[in-house]
Amino acid sequence: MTDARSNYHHGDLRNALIIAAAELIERDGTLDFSMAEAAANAGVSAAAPYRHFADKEELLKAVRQLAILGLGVEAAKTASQHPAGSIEGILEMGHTYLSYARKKRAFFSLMWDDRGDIEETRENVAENHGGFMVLVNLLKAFCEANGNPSINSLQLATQIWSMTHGIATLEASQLINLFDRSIEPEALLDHSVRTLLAGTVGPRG
Amino acid sequence: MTDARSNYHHGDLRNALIIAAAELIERDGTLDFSMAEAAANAGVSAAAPYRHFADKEELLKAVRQLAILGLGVEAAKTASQHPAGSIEGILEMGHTYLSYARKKRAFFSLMWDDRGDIEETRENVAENHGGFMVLVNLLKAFCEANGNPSINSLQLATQIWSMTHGIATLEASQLINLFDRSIEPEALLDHSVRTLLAGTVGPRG
DNA sequence: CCTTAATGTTAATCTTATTCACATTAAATG
DNA sequence: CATTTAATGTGAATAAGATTAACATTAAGG
Repeated sequence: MTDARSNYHHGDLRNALIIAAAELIERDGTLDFSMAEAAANAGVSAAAPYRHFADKEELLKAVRQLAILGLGVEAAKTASQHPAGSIEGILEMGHTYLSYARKKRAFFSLMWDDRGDIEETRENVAENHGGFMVLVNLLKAFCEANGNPSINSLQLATQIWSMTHGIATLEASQLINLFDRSIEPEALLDHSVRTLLAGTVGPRG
Repeated sequence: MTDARSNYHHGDLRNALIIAAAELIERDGTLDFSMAEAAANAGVSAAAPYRHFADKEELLKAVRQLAILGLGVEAAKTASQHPAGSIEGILEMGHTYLSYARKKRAFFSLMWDDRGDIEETRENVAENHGGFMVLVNLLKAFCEANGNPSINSLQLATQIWSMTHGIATLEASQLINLFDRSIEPEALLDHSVRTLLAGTVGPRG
């Protein structure tokens, strides 16, 4: 761990801080970690972070990036485990999303937190939200496999994402089964997605 | 405004603080108001709030309650403007939701913010989330009107709520039309809801 | 009246973010 | 290689804001 460099200059403080922040967020399940503690965990003084991030929000933004990427990776992994054109792959994407929201509670909420301005360029968008594109491709394949290749898969993906995201966030707020304790997120989502696909792409669902 | 009471005792500080906090939240579009400013706006010292709320989170909880009630009221108003059993009423409920999310940005996010523990009792739930029950009733009427009264309208309502909530929150995060700029939240929601109803309740949609 | 609980007040405390002036080092340059 | 310079750290303020403590005022009831 202690590399050849002197101790005064960290060498990769920016990333060390991102990781430290991520760990604190995971540990406490909150975004209220202190800059000082993150700095300490990265082995530097409390003022050091400001050489790399204008303020706490910027550090959070970097962690957010990480979280979004992380979800994208899981999504890609899930997609790769199912045959193209199958509905199972699509449904599993949703399960992966719900699972991520549960396992990385604080990360998940950070992702959608007041993203302030945010000027995402075209390229930026694609590489950041790779998970979305993975879904789009699954849907394209599904539509083609069902003889309906002309469907707007971006719109379809957005609809499915909304359903999934809605369930994930309502579950996080402990509201998904507020009135009906028997409701199970995954089953509910599957049902919604199947119905949407059946009604949009064709009777096969 | 200056009532008969002496000036030392406010008379209704608790509510005054809730309102002051709500105003600051609306004004700044953020939950980061200071207790001191809320207190000042209510005409008392910075320490006074602690006679009524254990901490800032408790004050926020009270404002959250207000916001949820507010949405419920709008939902009820919308529902009352449409004939029972019509799909229009159901669709309009969604529009009301999206509109509220836009007009009361900070309130809306506060509503789902880390609600911590939250121990909602049966009664509590019903009176708090009245908007949900309004939707359930609209759906019941719709199912009956379409000759399908045995459908689980709690589940159906949860599905529609999820779709709506998902779109509202993704829009708030500026993600709803990240890839396809032409997507319009209301239209997207209408389409999802219509498809779900058609596929669940019957061909009429 | 007199007591007491409730509700306010002012003056600390404490925690954190953030900035400032100075120190140290890596890198580039002659 | 010696020197200059920009980058990156440090410790010591500064400031904002939440929360608490000790004391003041008042409403209400016996």
